[in-house]
Amino acid sequence: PQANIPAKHSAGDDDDVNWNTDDEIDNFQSSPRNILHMDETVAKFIEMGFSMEMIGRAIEETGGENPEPMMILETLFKLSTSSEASSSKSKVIDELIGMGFSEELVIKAIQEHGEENLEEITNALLSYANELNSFRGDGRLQDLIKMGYPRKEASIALERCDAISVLATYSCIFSNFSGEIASLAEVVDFIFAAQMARQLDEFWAAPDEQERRINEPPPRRRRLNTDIASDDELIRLPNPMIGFGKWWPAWDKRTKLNCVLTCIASAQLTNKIRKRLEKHERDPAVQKDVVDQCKKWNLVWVGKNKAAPLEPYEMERLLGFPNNHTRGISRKDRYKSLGNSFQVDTVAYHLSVLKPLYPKGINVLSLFTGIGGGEVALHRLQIPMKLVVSVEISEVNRNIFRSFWEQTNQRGDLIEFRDVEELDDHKIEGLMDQYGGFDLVIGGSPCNNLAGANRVSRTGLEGDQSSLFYDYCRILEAVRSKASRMRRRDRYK
DNA sequence: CACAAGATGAATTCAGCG
DNA sequence: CGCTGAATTCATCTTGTG
Repeated sequence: PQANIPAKHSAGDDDDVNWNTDDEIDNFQSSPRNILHMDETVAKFIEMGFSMEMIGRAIEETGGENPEPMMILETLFKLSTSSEASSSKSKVIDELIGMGFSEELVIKAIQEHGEENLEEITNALLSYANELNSFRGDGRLQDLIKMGYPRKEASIALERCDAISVLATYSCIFSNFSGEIASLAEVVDFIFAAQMARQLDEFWAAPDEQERRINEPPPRRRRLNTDIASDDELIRLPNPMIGFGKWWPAWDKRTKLNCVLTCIASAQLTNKIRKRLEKHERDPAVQKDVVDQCKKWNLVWVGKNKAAPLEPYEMERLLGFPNNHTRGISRKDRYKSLGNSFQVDTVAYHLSVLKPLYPKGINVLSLFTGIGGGEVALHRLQIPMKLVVSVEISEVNRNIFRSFWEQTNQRGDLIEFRDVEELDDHKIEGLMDQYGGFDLVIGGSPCNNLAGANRVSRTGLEGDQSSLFYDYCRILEAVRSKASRMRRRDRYK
């Protein structure tokens, strides 16, 4: 075993995280089962029409490590009737007016679509905006400014939308490849999304900031235009994306990219395509052939007749990693590691439920860590990682993850294992005794023998690598069983 | 040795349709 | 339901090159 076990966190540090054992046990009692339970509760509240922001505040104000749903609901009602918090509906209307739609237009939209259907009202407003103006070409910036957007915000949005706006989900990238100038509706959408992100960001801000926000009048909104390029920015815009030039052939009708794979097309293919297009650009057969190649290899147009594969840094952005997260290893390895990784934003979305539940941080058991997608997501959510036990067989990936850990000045402990098979029940129980248990077990087991592109050994779950799925199950079961024994022990103590 | 390039299909999914 | 056809796929191995 090459486990690298650093010294345990020293007790004397003057940080705001309390490391004493009682606390760890308290945290642990909010076990994964309770998280699931809480998740459902939150979902129910959202169904009832409360905003995430409001629910977060209610959970916080109700207090206690694991408040009863009814108590939270009571706080929610209290909050929603208080004079400070207007109803979510009028809040949205205010927001729409704040976005620059005239009051007249908003009222018109409400009359036409009824008060209830906020989504349709928003859509209607966007189409009004389109009808009222041609909004194409150079006038768009002025139009946006007239609508009330700060100049900088508007020009960033225009720039981003004219490139390609991309929403990435787990390994699949859906993108808007219109290749034309973005319509005003798209740009407004973009700004709206950025504003939503900003609100979410405020909601997920550090606990002390949240407290300040509740007790004091709301601070001035932070502007989008600061620190755009900084690596760890709190306010994250949708990724500035691929598609650098404006050249996009009309016969390439793609509206999305395929799955990010571990191999990419050769530079030779780009040259071949260029040469073919220079000669036979109008030949439908050639066009079809080229589009097929583009689909197969996820090629994007980066210049006239030039279709090229994604660069490693572009994949990093698509997958939600910090810039140059995989720097320092060969191009080939970067593609391989990135092609096998989580989509960070998606993982962060799911893990965000942990944020209000574990203000003091969590202990993570990370299996098949890879380049650390789960940890990057937790870091982005500003959920402190008191402990990460990481299992990753690839040395290249372990190095990448370790540099992330060091570069982000993590204060928790990192314990590395190489192979899941090393991690037997005895080791798991020892770690859980030492650290008070795990709050999160996360990992994606190998897909090699399941992957469609594997022609050689697609042997299913029983395959050499993919069978490690069963080790995941074994470890999860060991953690659960130990956790329930620890709970019993604590109860009778 | 690293690595770029090229060769290597089939299982699975899904929309559309009767 | 089942059928059909099209689209898609967290990849592996050999060979040539430097």
